[in-house]
Amino acid sequence: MVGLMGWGVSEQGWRKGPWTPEEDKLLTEYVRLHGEGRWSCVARSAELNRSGKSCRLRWVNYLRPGLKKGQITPQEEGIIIELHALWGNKWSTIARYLPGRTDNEIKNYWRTHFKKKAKPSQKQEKRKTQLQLDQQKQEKQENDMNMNKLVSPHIAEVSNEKITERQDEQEMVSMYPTNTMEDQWLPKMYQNVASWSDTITEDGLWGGLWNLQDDPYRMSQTSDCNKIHPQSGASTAYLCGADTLNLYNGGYIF
DNA sequence: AAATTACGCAACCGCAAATTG
DNA sequence: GCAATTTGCGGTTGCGTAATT
Repeated sequence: MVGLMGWGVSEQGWRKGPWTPEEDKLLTEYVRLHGEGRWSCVARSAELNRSGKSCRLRWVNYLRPGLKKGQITPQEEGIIIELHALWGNKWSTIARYLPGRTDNEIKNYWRTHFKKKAKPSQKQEKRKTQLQLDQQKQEKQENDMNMNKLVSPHIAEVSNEKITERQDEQEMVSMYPTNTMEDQWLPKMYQNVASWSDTITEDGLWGGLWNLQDDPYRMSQTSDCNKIHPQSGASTAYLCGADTLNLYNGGYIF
């Protein structure tokens, strides 16, 4: 995507900037053999000359199996809207409900699509308004067809009308509970699905469904250096098995 | 066709929490 | 119990590309 111009090397001597295919290969191979976690160890051992932080980020956001590469679907958008309304900028928490999507991706999506932008010129505004009207028409149709059956009326309302007029994010965040209540305050859409609440546990979110023990990559971890880090195990849940994918259709359980 | 603007995304930074020795 | 280290998260930035003027 980008050359190395303007990036270079950190003070600690770690390489910075865009990853090369060779580096990706090295990291992928290392994780395949030793599993995730212990990123500082990865950085030292894999001859990558990248900081552990950088390795983790690259793996989580780009190389990890099971990541969805395509556009955010209307269904996923609905989930993002609803969950953001509940939890604010808790991107990693929101990402747990969108299999294959990363917090970074969701964060970027929100920023580019929903966050209040600086006031454009009148000319631009006029043009944008027209575009938005067309888009909203189309989205409304799609939403009516695809979502209203599954999602609470609340979501449809938000996605069609409220987003562009949304107040400052901080304001919105303060309207909703965060942290302590986040796992209990599940979106209405989840409540609409029979027995969803039964699958949600206090610390595991969907309990067995998200059980990392089922993850083939984590299962394959053997090296001492790469023993599972309790922290990452608890907070970074994702799916990559075919079985789990069967349960989803754009982020919804059927 | 060239210049400008807007958008999308990858990657970095700083901080806080968790873990380790 | 404490300091050092590691990890994860949220915010921000830099850059390529598409769209518009």
